[in-house]
Amino acid sequence: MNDPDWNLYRTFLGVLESGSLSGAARALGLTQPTVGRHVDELEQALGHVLFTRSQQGLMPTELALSLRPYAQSLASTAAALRRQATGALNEIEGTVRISSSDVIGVEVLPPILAALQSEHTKLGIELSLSDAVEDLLRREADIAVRMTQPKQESLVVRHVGEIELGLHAHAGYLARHGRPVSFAELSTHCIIGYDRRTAFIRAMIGEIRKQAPDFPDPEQPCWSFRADSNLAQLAAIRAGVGIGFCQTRLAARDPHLVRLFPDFRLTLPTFVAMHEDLKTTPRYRRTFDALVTGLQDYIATRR
Amino acid sequence: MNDPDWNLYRTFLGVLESGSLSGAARALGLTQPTVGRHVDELEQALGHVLFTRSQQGLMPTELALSLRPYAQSLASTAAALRRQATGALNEIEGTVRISSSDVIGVEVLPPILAALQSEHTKLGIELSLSDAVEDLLRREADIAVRMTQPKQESLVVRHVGEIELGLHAHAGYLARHGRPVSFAELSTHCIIGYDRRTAFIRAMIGEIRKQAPDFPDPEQPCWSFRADSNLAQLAAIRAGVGIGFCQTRLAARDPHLVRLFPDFRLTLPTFVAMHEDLKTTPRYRRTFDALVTGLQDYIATRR
DNA sequence: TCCGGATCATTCATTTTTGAATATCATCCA
DNA sequence: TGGATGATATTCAAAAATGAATGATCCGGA
Repeated sequence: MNDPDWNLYRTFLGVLESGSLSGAARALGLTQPTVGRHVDELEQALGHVLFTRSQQGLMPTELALSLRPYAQSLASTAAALRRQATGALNEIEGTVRISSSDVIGVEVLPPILAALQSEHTKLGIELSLSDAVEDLLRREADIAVRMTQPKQESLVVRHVGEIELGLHAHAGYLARHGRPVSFAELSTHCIIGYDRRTAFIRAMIGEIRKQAPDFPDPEQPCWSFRADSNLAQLAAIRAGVGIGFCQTRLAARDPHLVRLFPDFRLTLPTFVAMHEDLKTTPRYRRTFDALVTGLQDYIATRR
Repeated sequence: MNDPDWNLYRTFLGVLESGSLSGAARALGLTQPTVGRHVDELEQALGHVLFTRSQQGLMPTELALSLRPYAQSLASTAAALRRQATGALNEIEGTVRISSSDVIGVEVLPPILAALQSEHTKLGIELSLSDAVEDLLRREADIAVRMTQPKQESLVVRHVGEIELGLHAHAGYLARHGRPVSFAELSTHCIIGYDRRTAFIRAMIGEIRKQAPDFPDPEQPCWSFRADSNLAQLAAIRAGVGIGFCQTRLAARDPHLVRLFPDFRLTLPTFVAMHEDLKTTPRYRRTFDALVTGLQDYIATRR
């Protein structure tokens, strides 16, 4: 039993992601008969049915679904290889892929990266917004900005400081609804919070209750605007939907945002991490350093 | 610029590993012209030279070497995918790849795995002897037996106990050289030890000096037989080369091995770990459980 | 009910990829 | 020095993969 053609894995992943032969063909720049043949061939090679065919698309079997993470890993590694192969090895050129949380990626990194790119015009940046800690090991990104300390041995990790979060609201919202002076009063306000309860969120809520025992319970109806994305929460605060947490440095940039209970704060430790392998290659090294100093500047900025 | 054919990566890796087009062709079941064309094609697609051709083989460029880990990751992921695809998903059949240290793999696991396989005749086992902690994330193995606690979030880890190491020698050796009764006396004996100094070894030597301050310094000439492989050390002890550390449970199996300084011991915490993704698939689950109970039995066995 | 739009399957000519054979060069050893 | 060996490069016919075209089927909306 020979190793099947590695391309079969690529088209397999395409079919899995698009849900149909024709869709995968469009996405991969092939034709539908070719994609169909690839699937047949892979099924033959593996000795199992991967999809149940129907005229409105293909239904992946349980086995096919279980193979998906492997195929994705192949795809991201192949992409990482190509990134590494772009540009000369010892120059600061080619592409670097960065993963960060959404707010940091949208609000904080662009100026840092813009400065870096204006210095190194041949440097390409890919920015992927995600919080998955495993990204770096799966080579889905070269460098990651994270709020939890990565613990893998093979990573270079740098702690850049603590990002401060505080309760904020738009001045217009406060004009309409009044400014709360006690945490208990918050129960008459609209609080912007999380949709799902992850371990991280639960820990954060615990921290809140420690500092502010009167803080309204997340079950109460005043937590009325919920979004998983911190970015959506930030937009909601800016739009005057209600009161929510956001980074104090970010809020300080917007003259209409008012900080409530200035002594009440949460802090997020912030790290920049990359694969150890990459530290000898100038473009990764330079980008890593730029992120570290850029984030340190961001954190250290006083109003 | 399109994604190059993923097969090119496979032949690229083959060329890197064999050092020549013809060698890679033999290894991959292709012909030399095909391999050569694949390399050309990949170079064209990446826009860089990967090998400097010569008539006695190919010299990889620095860039090619830097791409090697990516290509290896592709290969091991492809292999893991195929492993996952062998056998029916919900039966205990197909292949499971286990990584363990050499001594455990050679001396302890075989009976455990043999019992497992006699119960599940369609289950295939691959055993890879290696200590690299990252194996599981790179999918080079499905399950690992390790002496340090893996800390990755996405792993299922089980502590199975502490393996005890003690100083041992063959009865014949002691008959020839006498039996030492104090640690200081060891300096007139042949001590079997490590070749290189890793962080782990240094920690172990520190632990030794704590319990036995008189223990000869590794720099002294009495540490005369050195091997990186614990297996080679064990073989040396069994062959009567000198005095060395080995697992007390293993030594107890051989009536000719004598334990010296029975109160003097080192312990190695032992863990079984696997990817979280795999725990719902019966064959991995079953193998994991068999390893856990098998190792617990091994550790708990009294002479 | 019928038709447009989507799917997968099949066929066949075309393109691409492959391998066998061969040429050429370097190295090692008697 | 000459010959065996092992390497890459080149050539050309055979084999394999591909895509365009077509057919068949299902779904949903007018």
